[in-house]
Amino acid sequence: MSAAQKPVRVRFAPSPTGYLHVGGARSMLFNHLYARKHGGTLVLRIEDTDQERSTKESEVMVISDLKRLGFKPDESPEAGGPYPPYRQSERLKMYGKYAKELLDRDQAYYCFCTDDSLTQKRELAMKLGRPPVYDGTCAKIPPAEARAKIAAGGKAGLRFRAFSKEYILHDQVKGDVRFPPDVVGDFFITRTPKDKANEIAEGIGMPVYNFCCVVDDHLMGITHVIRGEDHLSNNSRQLQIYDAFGWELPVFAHVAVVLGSDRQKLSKRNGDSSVFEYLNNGYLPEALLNFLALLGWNPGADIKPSSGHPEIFTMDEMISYFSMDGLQKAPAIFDVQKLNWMNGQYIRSLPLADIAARARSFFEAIPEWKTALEAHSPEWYLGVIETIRGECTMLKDLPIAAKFFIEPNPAIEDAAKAVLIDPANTAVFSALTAEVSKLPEVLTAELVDALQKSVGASSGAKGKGLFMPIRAATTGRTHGPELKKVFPLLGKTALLERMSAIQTAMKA
RNA sequence: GUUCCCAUCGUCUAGAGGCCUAGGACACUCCCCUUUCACGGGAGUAACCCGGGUUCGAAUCCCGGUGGGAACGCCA
Repeated sequence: MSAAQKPVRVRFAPSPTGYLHVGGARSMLFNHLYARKHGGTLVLRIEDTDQERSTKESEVMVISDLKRLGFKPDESPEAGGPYPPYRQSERLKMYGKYAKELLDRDQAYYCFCTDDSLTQKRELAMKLGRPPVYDGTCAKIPPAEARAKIAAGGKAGLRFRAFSKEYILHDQVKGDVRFPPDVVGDFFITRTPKDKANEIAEGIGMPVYNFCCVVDDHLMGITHVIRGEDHLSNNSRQLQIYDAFGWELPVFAHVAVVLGSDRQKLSKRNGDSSVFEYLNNGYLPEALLNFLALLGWNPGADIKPSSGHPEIFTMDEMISYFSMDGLQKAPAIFDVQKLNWMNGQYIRSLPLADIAARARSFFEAIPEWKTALEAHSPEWYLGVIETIRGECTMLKDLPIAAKFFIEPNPAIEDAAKAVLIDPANTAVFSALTAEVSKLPEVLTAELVDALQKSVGASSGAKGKGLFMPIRAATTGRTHGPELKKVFPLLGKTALLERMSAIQTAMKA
């Protein structure tokens, strides 16, 4: 039975060397979609063999970000599973065993070259227009001699003796990719151990990505490897390791990478690409994932999402639509504008109570607001969110738009100032002050309508000439939600408070 | 530099030789809705990288060029 016919097992294998970035989230998403679509298993494996760069904090953060996005891997360091451990730093013995096997078969050999000499040789080769492959200096050292050096306390990394043959990768996205022979050369599979504590087996140092990745994917029974295109060239090395062990190949799918607006690989440099950052700014996981899915994947023409919009769909819909056929070959540029639009769509369409609950922490980030909100009823808070959600694209925008309802001293916009100092409006202002004082404390949309009518009647103003001055005098703005929605949320006292604050500010 | 990958509106994409006068989405412009703004509805501007083939016919197939991306690390 080939890998393609076995029950699906896919994995996402981040290295904990920083936050989870959107490219990683997208890889996780594609794996998740494929697993769920086929009733398969989603594995999370932490690739932390680089002890210099991997940190526990990063691992915690990456796992937390994945969780916040809503991913629930079936097997992971936390959840466990039938192929533990799920952290490469805890699997060193296994790598040691296979590395030793390659060494014993002379498929791998000790390389005593220094880092500096290697770098020099590589740079020289590039300068001369030659492919920067290892020159094989240590490949010629007789194994017995090498072992004697190691036994005498010498330190060396292990290099894989590359096969001189062409490899063809049958990639689900890219099609058949040919790797000509001898372009990679002998590559390291384990590092030079600094000391005894650094050895995973007698005289063998910490393993390197291309090696443990293959060992793990094999041992963990991974059937489909869905990952970024940046791993495509590496695949020639990995193919050789599969070959050396005679292991069955999983199905590969190399998805095109995500690029920043500068057409460069999305990184910390070009914009906030961290999932953490996006989430903290109030992008919704649903929107982020929906957007990321469409970046390099097309669901096909025959879909009819429940949203009614051709590009907005639920996770369940995404799963049912997903197919590797729709995966794109060319890199895609991350377009924040579209993300913003999509996030706005979700803010408007998700249940009000849900959005309100998720927005709460953004309000409470301001200490005075936390107490202010506690003074109001839950219904009131819901009402505020309802009237303002339409104009917001991120959760972060909600408190900004709600500021007027919470703080008694509204900021006065320049356009509103012009309305407020216009002598033509004085009749409206005095009528407004008189009429508002007659109002009961609890306001309704009907009362606000009546208020506007009577202000119109006694001032003689109508249309925009009536409406704008009222808005400016009460909110300090020339735009915003309907006043008949705004006033009831404020109540008479708060309304008067704002009116007098605006008056005082204008006199000053 | 070397190897690999890729190429349709500004951006994400549909398109598997005639269904293409190239479709959709975001953005942009205009109109409608609205006594404001936003939301919503409608319309519009906008693309097959270039050059050769193959073919009755090419966005689609082939070759070359150009452009972009990735990898080339004792990182992953």
